[in-house]
Amino acid sequence: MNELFSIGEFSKITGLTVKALRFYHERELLVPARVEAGSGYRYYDHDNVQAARAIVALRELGFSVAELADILADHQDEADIVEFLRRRKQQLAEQIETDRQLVANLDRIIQQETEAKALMSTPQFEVEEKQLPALLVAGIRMRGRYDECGPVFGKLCRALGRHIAGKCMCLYYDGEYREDDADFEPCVPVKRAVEMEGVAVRELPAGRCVSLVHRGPYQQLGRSYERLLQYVKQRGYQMQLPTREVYLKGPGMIFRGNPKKYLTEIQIPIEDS
Amino acid sequence: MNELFSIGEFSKITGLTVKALRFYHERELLVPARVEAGSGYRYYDHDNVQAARAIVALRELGFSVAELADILADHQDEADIVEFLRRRKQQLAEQIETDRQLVANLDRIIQQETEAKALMSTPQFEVEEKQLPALLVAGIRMRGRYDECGPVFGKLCRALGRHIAGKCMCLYYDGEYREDDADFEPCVPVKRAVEMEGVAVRELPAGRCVSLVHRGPYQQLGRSYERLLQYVKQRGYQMQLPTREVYLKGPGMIFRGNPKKYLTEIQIPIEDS
DNA sequence: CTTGACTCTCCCCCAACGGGAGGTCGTAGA
DNA sequence: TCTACGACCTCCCGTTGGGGGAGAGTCAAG
Repeated sequence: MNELFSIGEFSKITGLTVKALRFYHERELLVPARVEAGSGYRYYDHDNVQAARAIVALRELGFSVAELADILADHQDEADIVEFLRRRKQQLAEQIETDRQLVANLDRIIQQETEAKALMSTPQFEVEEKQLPALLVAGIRMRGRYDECGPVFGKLCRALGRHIAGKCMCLYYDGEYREDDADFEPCVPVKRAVEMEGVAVRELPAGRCVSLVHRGPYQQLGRSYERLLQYVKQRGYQMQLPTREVYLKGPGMIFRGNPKKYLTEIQIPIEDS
Repeated sequence: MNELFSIGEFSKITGLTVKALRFYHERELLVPARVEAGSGYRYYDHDNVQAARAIVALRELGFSVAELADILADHQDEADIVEFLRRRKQQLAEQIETDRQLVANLDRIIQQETEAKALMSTPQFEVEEKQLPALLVAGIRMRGRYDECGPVFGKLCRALGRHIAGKCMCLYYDGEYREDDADFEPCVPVKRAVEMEGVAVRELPAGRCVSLVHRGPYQQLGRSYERLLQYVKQRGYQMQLPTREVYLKGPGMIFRGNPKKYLTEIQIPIEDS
């Protein structure tokens, strides 16, 4: 009835390591029933076994040792610790939410790179005509130099988070190239309308366009625009604004990457005929 | 073009603390462009800014500093690190899964205690007749002493995990009290059939029963059985096997609790008439 | 009495920094 | 000119929950 266990035996009974037991003793979380004066040997009894069971259970639920001390100090029934359990559940729920966000971000990057990889093997891109579906986007319209849109994408992505439903793109409202006072709108496709100050959500209309994928740094986009505009002119199409650039592969979330490998799809809407 | 930033300026630019920057330097993760020989002052350049952006992004994704060293050592494009990203995603998915399990466990305990608390305010329990719905349970039938069922519930709960759909219960196949060689089956309601060796899943039939909630330690269950059986006899009902005990509140997942507060519902099935 | 298994205390180690002590340097104000 | 202040440096200790190991003492069996 009154038998005592050495620390090794107790370790096997409870599944806790000897090191952990000594640690819990030091923290006064699980104090052996008897400590021999001369040798310092620890001896544990059946009450210790019960306490150890509680400790194991609570640790598996993710409570810290400090919290355990709080909890075990003056509670011996689960009814008394419901508040602790609720708080812990709340913590876990938050943890899960942030982890899910991270997974979503990782997924976006992985998918982006996978698609870009598939495109990279294309030897040379040609002008295409295609039908664009309607697209819900969140954007920030601005005036300035084209290269000012970089940080704006950062802001958009961070602000929209899990609502993002496609690749970053930019709308251009000038019919021509402008150095300093361009009128454009960095934006990103979203699943649903999102309220956010400074960010406008609306639907880009469906319609036909001519499209060309440009490979290389943004400074050389002019050449691809030239090819596209020539094509539009030859066919007698009527170009419409805003034109779009879709950044299939550009400076990423993580690295700036190699500009020679950037892929940008230029889309010039044309009148349906 | 070639401007350098002191560690304080660089800290503001990148959002990393001065302490963190010194730490990354020590780990050779982010080495300043120049370190003044005399004073040891660190000076950072634009390449350092790019590298810091990558570090911030990867740290936000939850990579450890050691992993960062690996990743940054020989990759400068997101396409190169897709494998790392995939592994990280896998880790996160596992983390989310275990956290969800914990939340489910917490939920079970909280709900259990909430229901028990409501019952605890009942002054005195009376014999009731009621209709039991059919119930899918997973159980382990065994022979031995009644108190051997305790650890079996532990096993069941751990094995079944998130499939559990109700409170622990025990079926008794003997028509009478047995000391040593009882035939009984600890079991637990489940949502769906689960394959597991040693565990049998089946449906308990619906039917009428007489029921009494017993308050107090299990040693005193006999008194409540007596009341119930007397009731059955008085009404001339025909008792059927197995009888059931539902552990509304007993030794919990965490604490053994106070046996005087245990609540156990005894259910004795009777023939439909 | 010896041997081997156990146990003790004490110290260092992990990650990713944060806090603070104590020293150096340059500048600005009294 | 003196002093205060701000920015920077290195070095050391703290955090969590123990793990690993050294060196010494203890227990039980042969």
